[in-house]
Amino acid sequence: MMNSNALQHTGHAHESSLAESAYAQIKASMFDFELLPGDRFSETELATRLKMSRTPVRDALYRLEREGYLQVHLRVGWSVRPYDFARFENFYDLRRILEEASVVRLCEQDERPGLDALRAIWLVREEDRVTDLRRVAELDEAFHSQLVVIAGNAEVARCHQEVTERIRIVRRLDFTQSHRVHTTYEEHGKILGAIIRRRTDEANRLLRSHIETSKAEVRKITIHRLFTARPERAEAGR
Amino acid sequence: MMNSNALQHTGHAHESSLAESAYAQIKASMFDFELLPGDRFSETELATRLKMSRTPVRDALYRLEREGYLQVHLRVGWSVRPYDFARFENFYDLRRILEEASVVRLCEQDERPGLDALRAIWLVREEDRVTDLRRVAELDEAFHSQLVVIAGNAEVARCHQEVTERIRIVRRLDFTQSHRVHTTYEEHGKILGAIIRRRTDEANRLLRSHIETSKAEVRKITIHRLFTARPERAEAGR
DNA sequence: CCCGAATTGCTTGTATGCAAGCCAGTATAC
DNA sequence: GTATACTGGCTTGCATACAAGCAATTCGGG
Repeated sequence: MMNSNALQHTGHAHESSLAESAYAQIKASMFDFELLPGDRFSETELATRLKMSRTPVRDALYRLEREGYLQVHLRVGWSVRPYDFARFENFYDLRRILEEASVVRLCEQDERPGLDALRAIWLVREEDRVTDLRRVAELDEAFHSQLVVIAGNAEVARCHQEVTERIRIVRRLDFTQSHRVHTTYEEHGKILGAIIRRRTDEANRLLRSHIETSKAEVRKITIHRLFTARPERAEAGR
Repeated sequence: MMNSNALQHTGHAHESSLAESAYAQIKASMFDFELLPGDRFSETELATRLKMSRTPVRDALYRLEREGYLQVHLRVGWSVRPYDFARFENFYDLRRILEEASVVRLCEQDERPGLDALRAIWLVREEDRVTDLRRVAELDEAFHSQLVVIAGNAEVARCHQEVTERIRIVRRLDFTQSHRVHTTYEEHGKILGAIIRRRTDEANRLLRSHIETSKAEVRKITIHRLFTARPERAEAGR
């Protein structure tokens, strides 16, 4: 008898559950701007669309609510939480705090095997750089995540990961312009170099500036993008 | 027909829900050492004990699982996650990172009205100090939380709050010895003074030392306390 | 006596039924 | 024409029924 779900168990029970699938699909809908801030919907409606019962849908919805994406109103319905730019700025600051602390720890450590992988990606000849926008966006996220991970505090890494997920929706917009690719390579390279030479303050100065740039860039683009995305709502949404 | 639940609605839907109640009760069971690390139980079992159906119990369990308190094994059952001291140390470090960043921000700010309330508690004459152990433990937690809150980044505060909740179970053990009360007053007073005088580095040095002390203290006590608590398991556990 | 395989009980994951309450739309009174 | 009271549909929160699978136990063979 074939298992219709090809996902593998990795120790955690949820990996192949319907609830997990619902969570991923709803989140993807938001990231694809099919679900826009302010959109309202019901559990039954979503369950029908996702071809499952209300139970796993509810699990996913509550999870997304606790993560700050959605709102539930008792006996009224669900809605996508409005974008709050002050909140995104807070997330960017939190991310910076965690990454700066990780840089400090990295500069203090003796053995830093994790740095090699990053060096192999970001400190390469200019002709060996990745140019695909989407791929660079992924690498950018991975760079910052890895910095925290190899610093060695799993709880800091988990917290950072949550923040990363949370701002991913606006962060991707930072890589719609190709000049950002070059900038990213330059800045990541410098940060990495400073860490390797254990220049804590220099690395953190560069990191802070790098994140501030992203923050400012995203703020500009997001406002524009949201206003252009809103009209699509009628045809894409529901 | 009387509603057995006298809680009031405060806008959020969950405040008086059975799921919320289940969450609080299960968490309290762990904090009261009725549920010890390694203990196994089933959803039905808990639902019976809490006098509700499996649905709200499941909501609470999943929430606790995502917060790191519990583990679920597919079609096997639930268990309390074992205490992992490395993890607690990671939490303490994360807490320190967030609080240090908050101190930096506080020292940079012009207007800091939030400091007055803290000053009124911690910078008082020695004869006006609170002596009740339990109350001081609460004040201690509030001191650190408030430091982060008044720094102004709500997301940092939320993250800090989660960490605080997470280590509360071992942190309370820090206040079983009365000499810790005096130390706490002294150290909080000094930290607060340095913040008021905008001595960023000094404040952070003191803060770091303060948290490291707690960490070391708790580590010692926790190990001892856990070994003495375990025998109670037979009578308290079921 | 020991070892292996089938089975049965118990577990979680999912589906569905039911109740309380909000809200829009309608009808009615003025 | 306007304002108000009501009603019915739709919503979530909770309870319960069902399905799939793991694990311990028991039974049978050697």
